[in-house]
Amino acid sequence: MTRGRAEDPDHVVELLWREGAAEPRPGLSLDRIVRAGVELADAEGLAGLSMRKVAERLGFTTMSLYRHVPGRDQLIDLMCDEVAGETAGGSAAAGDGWRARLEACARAGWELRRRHPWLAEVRGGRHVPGPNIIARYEQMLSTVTDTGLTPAEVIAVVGLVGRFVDSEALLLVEAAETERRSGVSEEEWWGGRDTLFERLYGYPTLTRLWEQGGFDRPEDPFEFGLARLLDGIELLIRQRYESRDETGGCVVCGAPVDQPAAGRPRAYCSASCRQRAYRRRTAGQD
Amino acid sequence: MTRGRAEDPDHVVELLWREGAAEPRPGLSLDRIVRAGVELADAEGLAGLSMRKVAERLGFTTMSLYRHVPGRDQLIDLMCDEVAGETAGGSAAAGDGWRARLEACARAGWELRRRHPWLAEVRGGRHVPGPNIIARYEQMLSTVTDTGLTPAEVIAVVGLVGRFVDSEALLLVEAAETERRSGVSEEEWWGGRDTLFERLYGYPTLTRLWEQGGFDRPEDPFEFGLARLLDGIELLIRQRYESRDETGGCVVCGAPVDQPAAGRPRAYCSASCRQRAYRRRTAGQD
DNA sequence: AAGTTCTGTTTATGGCGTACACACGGTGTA
DNA sequence: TACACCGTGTGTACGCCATAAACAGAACTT
Repeated sequence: MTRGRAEDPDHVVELLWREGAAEPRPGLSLDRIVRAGVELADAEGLAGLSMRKVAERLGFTTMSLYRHVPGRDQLIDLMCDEVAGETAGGSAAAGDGWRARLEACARAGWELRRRHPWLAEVRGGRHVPGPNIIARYEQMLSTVTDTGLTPAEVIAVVGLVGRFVDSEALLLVEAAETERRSGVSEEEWWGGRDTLFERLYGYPTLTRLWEQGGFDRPEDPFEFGLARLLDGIELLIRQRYESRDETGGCVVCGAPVDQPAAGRPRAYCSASCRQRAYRRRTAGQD
Repeated sequence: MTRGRAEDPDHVVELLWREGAAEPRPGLSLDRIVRAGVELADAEGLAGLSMRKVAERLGFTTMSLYRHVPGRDQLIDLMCDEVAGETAGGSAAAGDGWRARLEACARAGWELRRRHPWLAEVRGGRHVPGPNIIARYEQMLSTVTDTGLTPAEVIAVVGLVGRFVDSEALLLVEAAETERRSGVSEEEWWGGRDTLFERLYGYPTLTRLWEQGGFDRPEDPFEFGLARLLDGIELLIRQRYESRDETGGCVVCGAPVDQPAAGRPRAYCSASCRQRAYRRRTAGQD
């Protein structure tokens, strides 16, 4: 079952889709390992996730894990997809506009990261996405496909919002993790940095903001950032909508149009795009 | 010189400000170690930065470093401040509006991270900021203090933009690092993931975007995100500006005003805020 | 019944940060 | 001048990590 070695991403694909899934038997299994990994990371963060500790938690030796999982990185991939399947995703109804739907997706991602903070800590490129992660991505993409944005813009919007959620979650995770390890709260620690604060005078803006209490009653970084981000995206969508008939490109996907439709008010690159525009208009979505 | 042990952040403060700086002598020195660390991280990423390798590069034993630096984490703090001093910061003139100035800061941060990709990889809370980092922060804050935003909003805006830059830089770093280590380019790797792509049919939005070439000609994530972010911030600033006379709070900092200035069109919480508003109007900045 | 495969264990390698005891040279004091 | 001290660099050692390789027993196949 583990013939493909750690080097082989195709093997991870098989594991993610649970191919060759044996019915539950006593002893180790992929699911048990993944679940133990999730529990451990929930409790101790991604840095605390070691093969030793996962094995210990299950009552087996370290190396026994390698019979079911190629390695630590792949275990993390599996854990990500595991927890991505926990809730369906957004909580916005289909009738809502793109903004409500995209915001719901962002909040769903935020919730997920509050349940499993280590998600935001996952680093490194080339993670093989599993079915649950793909489903979430698909859903997020679908929130903004009917907005007049080009395909590349749709992808960019979803990536931007996704990385924003990750970035803000990471902020909290790192604070919490440091607090857990050191036993000293964030405020206590900064409160003790007198020798540092001494040096901050002479920076006029910083001290003025400090004196005005800007650091005492901060904005919620997630709420604040999400609002700004959605506003920025809304502006783009409005621009695309207002200039929808003037551009030379396809009204739907922005791709160049072979024969610029002279006289005709709207230009499509393909029949499928024309169809989509029609459906969009008749569905009456924003 | 290293009496304060690794536990003591005040010691790091002293090191960051180079207190007790001996004149250059042969042998090891804090500066030499920090510079070697920067070179190493530039070449091999933050994961490749080990005390052993830094020492090796300098021709000393590993433990010799600990005579000058409390530990690896603190070395990283020192490295961050070192490179933060490389360029003054933004390249926008003082006469420009907030948007040009904030954008220049963001681009300066982006440039810095392109020169030193490991900056984006630095993780963990409670990093003691050094003089150069504080100077950059001060400058970034000053770009949006004269916009009518509340102090908390100013701080939130700067944090948001800062984390955005980090997040986008991290995206590139991780791709480049994986490519460097594996010897396989991003495109080649994804190109070989046939068994994964097979499973993507059935996700209609995803496949449509794929067929429309959205993944082939992607938006530049940094440029795209920066534009959206600044647009969103601009909207907030406009809102604050338009409602500047209606709110009960201070026009400048938003803090509550003791005696709501009845009849008077503008309310200030303090003389300094009134003064700032005056200067702002006469300076004619946006 | 014999062979093969699947599963878990044992042992070992090489990397990491860093605690601790030590060695050596220069400097200040008796 | 002698001696103690301190700043600086070294050598050894510990405990953690991922994982390669060889092995042992059970289960299933033929």
